[in-house]
Amino acid sequence: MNLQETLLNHVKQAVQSSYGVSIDTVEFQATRKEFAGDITVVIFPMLRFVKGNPVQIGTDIGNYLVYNVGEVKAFNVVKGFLNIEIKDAYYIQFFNTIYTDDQYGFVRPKAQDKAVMVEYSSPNTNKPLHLGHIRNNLLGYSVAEILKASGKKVYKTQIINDRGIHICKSMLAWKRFGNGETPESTGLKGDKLVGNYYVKFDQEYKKEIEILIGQGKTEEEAKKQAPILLDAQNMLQKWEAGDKEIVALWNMMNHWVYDGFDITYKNLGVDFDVLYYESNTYLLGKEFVAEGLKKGVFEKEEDGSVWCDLTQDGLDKKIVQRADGTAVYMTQDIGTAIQRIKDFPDVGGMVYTVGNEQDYHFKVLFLILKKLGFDWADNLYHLSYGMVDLPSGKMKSREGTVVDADDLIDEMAATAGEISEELGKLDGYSETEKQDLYKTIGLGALKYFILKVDPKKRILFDPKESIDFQGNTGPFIQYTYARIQSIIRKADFEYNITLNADELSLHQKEKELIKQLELFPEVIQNAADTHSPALIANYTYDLVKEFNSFYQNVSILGADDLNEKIIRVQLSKKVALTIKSAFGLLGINVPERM
RNA sequence: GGUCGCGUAGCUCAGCUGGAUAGAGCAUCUGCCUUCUAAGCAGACGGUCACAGGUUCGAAUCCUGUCGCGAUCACCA
Repeated sequence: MNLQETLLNHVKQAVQSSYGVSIDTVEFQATRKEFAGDITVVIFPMLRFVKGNPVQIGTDIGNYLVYNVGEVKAFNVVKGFLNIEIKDAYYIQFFNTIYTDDQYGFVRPKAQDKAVMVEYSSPNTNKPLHLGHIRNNLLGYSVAEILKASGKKVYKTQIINDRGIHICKSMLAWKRFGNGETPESTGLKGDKLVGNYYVKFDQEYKKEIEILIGQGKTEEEAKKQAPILLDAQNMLQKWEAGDKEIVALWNMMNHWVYDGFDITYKNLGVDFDVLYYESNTYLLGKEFVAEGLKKGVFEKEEDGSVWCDLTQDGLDKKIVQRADGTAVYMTQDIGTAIQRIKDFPDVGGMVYTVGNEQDYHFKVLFLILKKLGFDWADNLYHLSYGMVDLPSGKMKSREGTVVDADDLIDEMAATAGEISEELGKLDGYSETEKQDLYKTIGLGALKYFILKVDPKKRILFDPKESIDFQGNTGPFIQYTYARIQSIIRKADFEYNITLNADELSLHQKEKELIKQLELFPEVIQNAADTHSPALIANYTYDLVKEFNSFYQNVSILGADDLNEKIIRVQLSKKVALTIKSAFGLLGINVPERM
């Protein structure tokens, strides 16, 4: 039983014995720093059941606790708040139990529990990844890791949108203007090369529209009749018909893109357990459209198109199959979801990391899957996140106003390098070690910058204002970790000794640190429940602020008393391990020096 | 227009399952490196929690309305 549960029981007993009333909940909160005490009981909610003066009630409960609970040292009552002071012995004993647990805060998955599949990234294969994809990847990866830490079995996956008109546009432009260019011949990353032709297509398309408008067409007509667009549509039809030449080109160019993506994923430090390709799954949904028709979930219009009527649920009618029998986005998402459960029968739920522009789509998708009768449809979650916008507005690949993922990662590392060079603390590091470190710090700054923000809020990114390396940032936290490593390297005495609670008393800063460490497990659970890496980021920042205050205000290796030295080194080490664990959940590495 | 989300210090964000005087960082200003890494610490300055009602002993937090910003309402994905 943890301390709060013990207190809860005794507060209930206190109220029972003093007032003869039974209450079922007690509101606890951490005592504010300006008051003496560690844990506070809020008396006000009890006034509904217990008649009397809150100060008197608080005093009665406080007296009862001091007398009956060994951990309680003293109390004071301010207005309706009962502030309870806990004995150092409790915190020392608690710290002893977590000190040697290097999985502290993490819960191991239970064999009988269902797994969760987390989908993220899922790019189109016609252009390179940009800052928006970075947010998606970081969120998805982090939520997957957090779910694992909270005790779930997790599969990471993505659906690769490898077919459709978008890739045909790049293919057509490459065929027409590419002169046989390849990643090898140009030295370009494959995704960059293909992306260039996507832009090229758009430029040509716009030129043709201008010409048609000059010939007297309306803009709308011109957009539909531009020859290059008709050619792209024709190419898509040939692809769907299995035209050998087109399919070969499609294969070649997609693989250029995959090779490019792999490099970006590796640099970002994200990974996947299983991949799904739209070209493999887009037909699967149709089977279930037929099944839905049989069950009466869907209905067929006269023209042959199939719809799901969701007006009873407060939504619209939604198309699930075109009149010509081809699949739409919704169709393939139905098929993909079902395929995943077939492939991984232990999966009981899924998380879709997709931008909030698709909120409606997922609402509909989940509802349709439920109507089709899948029990796991109740465990689907759309991890909806806000867009990353520039001061000029939305990022547009075709207009070249995107912050390229690879470029940004490189720039962050370069900035980290400049700062490190200036500070000059890396004597003895080889050039490779330095480059690795710069990458760790640069990525740390970038990842923390994005993940510390509540996922559902949109992020405004100004390329002209560089991401900070001071204050509430990744490097600040990494720096604290590196400092602790330095202390541990210098601690040339045996400190892995379990101290008895009566062998020392705690400095206020030490107690605050233990209290902060105590929160870690519930922060993980909370972050998992709410799918929010931001909670982990903010917790880590609070822990680190607390540690830096401790570090700057007390001497660790210079403590007078040996027991003091031991507990301080142990605390430092535990804080470092917790930073490492927490940052691991965010996909951020920590350095030994910086 | 309907639906959904957001609005907290000059800027970027916490706090939102209702609790004490609304917290951090950046920026501006003061101090602190002969002592464990100053990417740090200690402090100052900075608020109509968009606005108006309501519920409550108590509202940044819950409810309603208004305003502002964004997204979405395709036989696109």
